[in-house]
Amino acid sequence: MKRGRKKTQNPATARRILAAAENHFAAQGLAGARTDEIATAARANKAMLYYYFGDKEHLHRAVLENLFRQLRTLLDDVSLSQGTPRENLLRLMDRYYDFLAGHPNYPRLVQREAIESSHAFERVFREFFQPFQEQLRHTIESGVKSGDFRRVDARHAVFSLIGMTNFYFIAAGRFGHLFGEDPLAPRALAERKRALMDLLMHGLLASKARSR
Amino acid sequence: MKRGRKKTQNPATARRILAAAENHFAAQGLAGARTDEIATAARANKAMLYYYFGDKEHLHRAVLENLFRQLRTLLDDVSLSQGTPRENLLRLMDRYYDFLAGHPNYPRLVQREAIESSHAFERVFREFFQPFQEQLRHTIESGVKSGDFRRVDARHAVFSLIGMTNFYFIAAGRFGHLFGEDPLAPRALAERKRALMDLLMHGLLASKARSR
DNA sequence: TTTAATAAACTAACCAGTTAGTTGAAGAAT
DNA sequence: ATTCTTCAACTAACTGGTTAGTTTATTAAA
Repeated sequence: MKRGRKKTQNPATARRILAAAENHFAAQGLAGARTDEIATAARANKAMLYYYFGDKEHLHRAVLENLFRQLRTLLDDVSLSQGTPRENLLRLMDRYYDFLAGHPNYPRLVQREAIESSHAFERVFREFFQPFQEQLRHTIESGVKSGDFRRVDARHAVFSLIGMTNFYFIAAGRFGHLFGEDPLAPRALAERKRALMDLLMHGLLASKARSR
Repeated sequence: MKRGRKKTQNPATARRILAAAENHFAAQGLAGARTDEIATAARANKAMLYYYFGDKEHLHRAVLENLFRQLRTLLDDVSLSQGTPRENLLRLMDRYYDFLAGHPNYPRLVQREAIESSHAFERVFREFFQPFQEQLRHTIESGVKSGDFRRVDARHAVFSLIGMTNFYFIAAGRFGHLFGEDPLAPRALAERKRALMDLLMHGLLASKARSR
């Protein structure tokens, strides 16, 4: 039995609770998830949930912030100061897609918040989501300026590409059978990424650049 | 025999409840919505909700079926037996987009169900969503065969285009400010449609057809 | 002693669903 | 025509199960 003081700032129990909460909030939402079930799934006592996270809402926020922080770390070291817009956009999208593939709960949680548009997460969104959205927009804008991309409205393009990327992971549970295999299996994920990038790049690239 | 008052076939109260429920379920989800609030918003007694719809879950189902039925009616009379794949796809997407613009609750409700992937709505999805998805797939497949479209995987293309179309309406509440005006105002809606079709068609059309 | 944890019982609020009763209009009987 | 009957539509108040959050008692390690 591993009990007693660990002197850790992030004890195993808290991490187990966070992981279980992520699954339950992604599947059922803040209102639909049951604290008892989260505790059971985390093999922890329900009281521990309140000990570490205060209340249900704070636990939910912690789940989102934890995922946002990971995504931010991945995207922050994508340098956009060199490389062509095309390369930079591909690099950003590649990182983002791989993050979604590794954290399929993320788009479910974020899309839920977007649908709800509750005020509770405005700060979190501003802090984490907007930077990404702006990275994408600036990359596309510079591509339009350089002539690599067609004259598209970068804001709309950003919404389109995030929407099409997220949707596969959101719908995976329900429409997986249409693809004849587990849509989160490596083969299927690679195929999806290829199809996504293909559509996106043909949609964006200017004619002269397209044939490369 | 038949005495007393005749049963009204679509009482105003039931319609008010359905409309209020649509808003509340879209905003808060099945678990998050409160029957008391729905009743109040519908200016009806809570018992009427149970009188007309049985229970919360049946009300929720009625909301979804009501929207699905409307969408189906719109899409069923889109003839795909004539016209080019390009024209047919544009026609389908045009109808779908206009439906979303007129019923912004629809993508919120459907995306919620997709995220949850609960078994409760499998039948409804099979009956209503799959036909649409197949209309799109067949149109794209015939476009690939005829050489109008590039050699894309039609299944993936369908997911991409539904995802990018829905996302704008889902995110409208939260990210509207990025577009500088109400994202559901006519001008903004028209601009979004244009941007969407532009990206989609450039992503799909074969080079020779693109310049038209 | 303090910290991390478990287990189980508790409570207060919340909220889906019920109930018992009312209203009013459309027939039917007188 | 007037009175009686029936029933859909409606209401206010209630009930009871559920669930977020707490407490108490206990164990074990640092």
